[in-house]
Amino acid sequence: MASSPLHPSFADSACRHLAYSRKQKSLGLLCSNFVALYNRDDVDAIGLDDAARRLGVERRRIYDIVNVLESVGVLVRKGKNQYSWIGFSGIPKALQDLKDSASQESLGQDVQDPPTKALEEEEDESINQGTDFEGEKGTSGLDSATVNSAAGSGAKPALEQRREKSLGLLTQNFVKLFITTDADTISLDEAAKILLGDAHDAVNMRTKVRRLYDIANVLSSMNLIEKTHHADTRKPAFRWLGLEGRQNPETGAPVPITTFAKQPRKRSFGTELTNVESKRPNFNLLSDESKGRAAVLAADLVECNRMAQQLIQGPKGGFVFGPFQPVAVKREYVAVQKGVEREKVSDWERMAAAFRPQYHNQALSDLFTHFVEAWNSWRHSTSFL
DNA sequence: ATCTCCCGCCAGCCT
DNA sequence: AGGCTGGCGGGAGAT
Repeated sequence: MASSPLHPSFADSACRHLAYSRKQKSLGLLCSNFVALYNRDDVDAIGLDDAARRLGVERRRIYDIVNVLESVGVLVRKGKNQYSWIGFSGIPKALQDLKDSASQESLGQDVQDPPTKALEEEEDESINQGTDFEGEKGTSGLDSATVNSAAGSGAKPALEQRREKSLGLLTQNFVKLFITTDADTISLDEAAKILLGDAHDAVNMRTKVRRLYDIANVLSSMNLIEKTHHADTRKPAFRWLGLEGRQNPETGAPVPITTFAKQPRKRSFGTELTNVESKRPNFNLLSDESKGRAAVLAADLVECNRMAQQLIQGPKGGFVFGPFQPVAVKREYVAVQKGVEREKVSDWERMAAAFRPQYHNQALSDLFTHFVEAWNSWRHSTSFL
């Protein structure tokens, strides 16, 4: 590998990942790989065990992902250990439902205290459907169960208190913050304060912010939000991108997330490969042989993950579709890109001809070979557009 | 030093 | 009883 003309980022990542890197284990990257794995025509049911095994992570992490994705309508829980894939097409309805419920909550804000039990049941159901829950009113039409969750919740039953703090509900209220206010950017501190209502003591704030980081990372990987800074304070904050997604950074062409369709029945690149080493390695405890294996595997995974991420988000954050781009996007995007892309094709071809990473894992080698074949097939098909 | 957020313990629910 | 679910916060990597 050392003598081959490596892509700079690959050489860089391979060198850096002789040690543990938490970036390769982020929820956002895991979410990207999760989407790459299941956003296909032939996917309907998703088993949590299957997802955990194929992505090489513990079940616990899959729960985090699916709870957030369910809140924005991308999938829906069918039963124990089982989810149904809805896809990106489920997002618009989920967002509309959130908007509707927020405005309803605002309208009824001063009327009366709702019957808690009934609301709870309704909320449970809505959580299971990923959208459209109703609740007591709070700031900005937020569900006050979450807003008040840190207040101790008085004599509420344990189960209810637990649900009030769920990642799913927090996700929905976080999203509502964006879609019901005019704020251009919201920092996680601000969000936590709002969502905590009057109960933002230091400990609750810290916990809530931690969860918001988890949520923000997943939503960022879906391009529903993007990380940015407050214009004046330069403090880290998030901006809502929503259904418009981002504009392509080079052409300015909008690439709405709503145009995502399920992937064709092809094996997706960037799947079955996240985070094979599930633990922070304690290198003091590893044998030399294990250290070598871990380093080799990490380097392979780094590159695969990077490319998988690019398939979804693109190197600069904009969408850059490869051979698996959704059909709906294909025509408009390729048409806009055509002129620019033509100029770059020869560069890509040169790079493709020269770039042959030597994966030590046979499955990854197979995957790369598949990717190259798919790329060639895609190039061939787009030459007729 | 502060921000970020992975990780896995373990309580509580479900089957 | 055993498995599933997911809240929670310690603590370590990143900046």
